[in-house]
Amino acid sequence: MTNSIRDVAGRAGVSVGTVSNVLNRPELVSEGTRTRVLDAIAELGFVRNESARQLRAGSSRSVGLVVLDISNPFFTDVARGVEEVVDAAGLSLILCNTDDRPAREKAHLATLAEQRVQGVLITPTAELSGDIAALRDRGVPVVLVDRRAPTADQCAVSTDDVLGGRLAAEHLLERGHRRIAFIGGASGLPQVQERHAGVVAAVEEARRAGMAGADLTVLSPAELSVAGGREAASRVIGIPAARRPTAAVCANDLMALGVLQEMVRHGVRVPDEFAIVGYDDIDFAAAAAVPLTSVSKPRQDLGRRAAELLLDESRPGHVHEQPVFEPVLVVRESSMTRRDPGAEL
Amino acid sequence: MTNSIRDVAGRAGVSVGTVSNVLNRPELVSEGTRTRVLDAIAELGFVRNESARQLRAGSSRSVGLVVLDISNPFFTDVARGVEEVVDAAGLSLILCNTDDRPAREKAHLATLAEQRVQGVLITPTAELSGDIAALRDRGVPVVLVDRRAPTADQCAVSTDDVLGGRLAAEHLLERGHRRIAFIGGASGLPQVQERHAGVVAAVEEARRAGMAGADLTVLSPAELSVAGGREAASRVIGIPAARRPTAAVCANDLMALGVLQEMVRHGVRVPDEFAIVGYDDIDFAAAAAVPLTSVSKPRQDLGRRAAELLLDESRPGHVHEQPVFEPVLVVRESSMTRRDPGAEL
DNA sequence: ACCGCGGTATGAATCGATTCAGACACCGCC
DNA sequence: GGCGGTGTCTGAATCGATTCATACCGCGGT
Repeated sequence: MTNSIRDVAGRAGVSVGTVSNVLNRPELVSEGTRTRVLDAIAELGFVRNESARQLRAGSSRSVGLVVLDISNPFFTDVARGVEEVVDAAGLSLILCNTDDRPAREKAHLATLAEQRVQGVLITPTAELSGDIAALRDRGVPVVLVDRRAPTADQCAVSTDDVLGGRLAAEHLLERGHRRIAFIGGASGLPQVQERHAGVVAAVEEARRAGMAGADLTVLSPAELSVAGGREAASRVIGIPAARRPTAAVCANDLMALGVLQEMVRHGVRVPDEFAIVGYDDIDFAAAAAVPLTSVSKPRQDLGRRAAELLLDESRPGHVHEQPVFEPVLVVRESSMTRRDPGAEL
Repeated sequence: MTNSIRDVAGRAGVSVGTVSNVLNRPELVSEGTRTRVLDAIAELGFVRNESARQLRAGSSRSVGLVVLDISNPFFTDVARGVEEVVDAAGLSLILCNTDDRPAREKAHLATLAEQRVQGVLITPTAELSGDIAALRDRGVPVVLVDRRAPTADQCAVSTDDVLGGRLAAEHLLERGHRRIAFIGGASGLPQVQERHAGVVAAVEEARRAGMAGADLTVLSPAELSVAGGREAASRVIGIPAARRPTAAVCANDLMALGVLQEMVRHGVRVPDEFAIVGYDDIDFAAAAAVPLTSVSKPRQDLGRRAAELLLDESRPGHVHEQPVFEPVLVVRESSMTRRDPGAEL
């Protein structure tokens, strides 16, 4: 059933070394023996045992990708970018999901270490654990994804989330909104904190520039999900009209969709009565029936670049890089308020 | 850097066998030596080499899940179900994406075979390749996911897609629609063909029962994606009003969302002027601003059940099962046409 | 004194692919 | 004839964890 290289050698009448050569450096083997060996392999249905290869070689042919939320299309898009590069390098990808739970992250990292992966791409959970440092100490290349590097001695691929938050808020201010909500506030994730900081900065600058009434409300739903968005929206609706925000910047598109859904459910017209800006620009943002204005980042490129850096880590003259991508605001209908929102409420 | 069990043994002053026992059957080792060994492990930062373990044990601690489209939330939901069961069994999951391309499927199956995975869960590409049969011949358990088994000698977890298609079509017929479109027609995927068959059956029965004008238009976009849905919708819009369908059953929710988006973009009101029923009931269906009526299937349960069957395959008295889940129509706004649709166009 | 026995610990053999020093054949050339 | 070179193939050593037959210790029973 499970044939070894030895069985193949026997059948082809050659030594095990020759079979190995046929598998790995066929140019060293003469045409005749090569076809004899390949025939034997086909006849026996031989499949190389990767564990044995790995044991000898010392490292595997795979890399790990650890994400926060496999249900968020942002991460599957990143994964596609990673996969493209990893595939091209002849490696395979082990995709792990943590749901932002440190215990799961720890378990996954332990497994990946046992598997002797060539490297790990990770969007860490809110609290940056020591496990990642431990991995790096063991000599396993690690590249942070969608997360700024705390120190310069490692690679990280991120986007300028402060800028992203700022772009979103400035857009809403320009369109006449004064009372703005930021939805997703209390998350421990630095990405969210930076988006928040960008929004705060934009609002404060507007105020300093003399814009009257510019004001920010921060809402912190339990989850950064569609359900979380709904929860936050219903809280917004509960605020007395005079103080109620007329627009929201959401920390991701999932929440933005939840907000949109809840607003529509309560008969609040989007964008006329309430404008929404999302973050990530997942495909579903454009596909929403009120297409969502969103802060766009090159999701696949992020994954690709991260994977490239990871592969480069094991090359001799590697220098650590921390590329930061620039987000772009994609304006769609959800923020195209047609009248002065201030006058309306 | 990379410590072996031998280094640990040296440091703790015991034999390699004892270290192995501490790792795998700690109850056989006396308290004193056990803590000595554990201390040595901690001090050296020892991490077990999984390849060596596997080589000796003959099989790995992981299973593969091969899906058609990682971007489709349906599959990530299935994956969550699988992961739950697989995690609980102390195994890890290798997630592979084929994009319905046989070549990629082949490559992934080859890798999984080389890794000696304990089993494979797979939603095969349209053309059922011989690679799966070859895997099973090698003794690797394989369970089909969201796909009926061609023969009774294997496990498969599916839903009754003929029923699903029928439920969707009957619902639209009951609400007064006569000219119905099925979007996603020419796919080679049996799932889609069955949904189609269900729709056809419902329409024909209606006609036989004397319902005048019941009629089906089949549209076959290039992809079963949001873009495919948009493409199909714009073709629907191009049909002269007198013959144009007033409602559509889509082969999955991604396409339904695309249809919805395109209709809204052209000023066609949903559901008043055009009703839409999706399939799969992904979370984004409910979150769409016009919440989508959809044929719901227990996505996580599907994954869970499939994983359970896979694990059971390697147990002695295993009998193959082909559970078929019943889909349920979840009615939301996208099909709640308020007036007689026939009168309108 | 000897036996038997449970509780512990040992270490050589094993899994299968890779690697590399060395064997062998054959060729051309001095 | 002898020598270096090239092309091809061999087979033992190796990677690290697991396993199992074996040995050892101490102790109660006879």
